[in-house]
Amino acid sequence: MMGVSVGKAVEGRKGEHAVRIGELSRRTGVSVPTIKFYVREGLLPAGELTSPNQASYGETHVQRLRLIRALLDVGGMSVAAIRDVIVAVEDPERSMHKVLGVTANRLVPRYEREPDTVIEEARKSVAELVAARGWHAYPENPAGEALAAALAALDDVGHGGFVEILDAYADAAEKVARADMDYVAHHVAREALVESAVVGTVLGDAIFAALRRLAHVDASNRVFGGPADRE
Amino acid sequence: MMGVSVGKAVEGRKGEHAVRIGELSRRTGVSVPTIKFYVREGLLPAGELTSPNQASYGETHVQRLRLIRALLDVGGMSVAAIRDVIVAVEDPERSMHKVLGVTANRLVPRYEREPDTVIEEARKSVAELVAARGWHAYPENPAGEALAAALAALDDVGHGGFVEILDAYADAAEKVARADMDYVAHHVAREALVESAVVGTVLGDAIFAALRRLAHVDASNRVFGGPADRE
DNA sequence: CCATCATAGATAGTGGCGCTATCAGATAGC
DNA sequence: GCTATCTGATAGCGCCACTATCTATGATGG
Repeated sequence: MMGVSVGKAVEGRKGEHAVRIGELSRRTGVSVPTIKFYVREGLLPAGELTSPNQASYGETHVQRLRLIRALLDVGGMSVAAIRDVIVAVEDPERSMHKVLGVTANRLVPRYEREPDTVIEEARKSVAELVAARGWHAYPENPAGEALAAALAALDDVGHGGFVEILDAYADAAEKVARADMDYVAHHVAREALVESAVVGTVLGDAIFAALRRLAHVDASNRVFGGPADRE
Repeated sequence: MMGVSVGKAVEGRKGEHAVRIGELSRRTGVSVPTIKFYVREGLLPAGELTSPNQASYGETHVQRLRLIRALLDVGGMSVAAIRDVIVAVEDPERSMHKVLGVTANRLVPRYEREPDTVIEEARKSVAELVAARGWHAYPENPAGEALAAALAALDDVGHGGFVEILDAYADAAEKVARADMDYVAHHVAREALVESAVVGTVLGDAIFAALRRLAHVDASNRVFGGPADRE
């Protein structure tokens, strides 16, 4: 028998299923070496050592691994970006908008482009849009820069006229943002707020993109009359 | 002197500024080795040979390079995905929805997840949504699968309740899709239709994501009252 | 008590991707 | 003729997300 192991004691507290790394791997579908890799990279806290070569992992590890995989696979974030965001989320000094600032900074790809008239025009469009909407946001924040870069890229490719429908996009974005706030207000506990914001920001992009594709298929069918595409 | 070179003759036709690779590089900001790399990879047609070791590049090459950079940098597509899409676009048998099918297939990351109840539930939600909206789209197309995967990921992370606001997202997506069709109808020539659809699909995602972040900053300020984040 | 298995922690290696460097031989343009 | 540039080919690089291997230790079951 050998009596109750130290691991058991750990398992006891607050109903956590404390397990060893192999079981953690089985539960999450993440390989053992990969889990160790995440620990090394600072994405996942180390297991609680119960002896020099045994550690036990709890429910928080399972959740964290799911979070990591969601941000990696669905959100398309890099390991480095996820680390930065997680560090920010865990910072006790975290304020909502500080963490979201980090998230935005790490989520938005940084495009470098030597300043030219195209990007200047795009920035102006963004500033005008933000002003017209009365958005309390500085247009020169990373999202605004990303928007300007995307508009500039569209212009480069010969679709400068796109700005004309930007308002429709902004309407939709406002609507979604309101729904997001609504969801957060009703479903999210204060402590989980920041993490939810991160998850929602990242996965929300993926969800909207997918919905937009579905709506395109429908709209395209209506306009062009072809059968929906099965592949 | 030596008279008009062959290159000049090529330059003459239809007002194209036929140039050599160095100039093409200068105009697009893409390095010469990278241009050669794109040619090797099938993203860019080779220049027109004017002698065994001289080729001239025209306006189409400039445009194509801008397209490639836009899809790569802003759209976040891989070189392989861009190649597949370009091949599809150039296929004379291209039909609108076939090319968009390829685009969707290459744009949407493929998540593998062993079938479980979570993903099954998510698929059901997607099917219900599509049905409720009367969308003429098969829910099991890649976009629908991507949506289900994202919803399942949300569920994994403890946000299964998100489905409740999915309708708001769908409303917004419909709105955007309508605006897209409108833009295409008014601004895009028939020959450019397919390429525009690709560009719009990819860059539209980036634009909407950026707008959503801006709207979040605003909504978050209104709800949480903090100052906008400057970083 | 012993055989077997799992583990921690460390270091090195792998495969894919988007380029980048280098070279030989040929041509452009003065 | 002279130098800068070009084509086409091959090899290499740097980053990234893992993955493999190893040692020393402890867990576990009979």
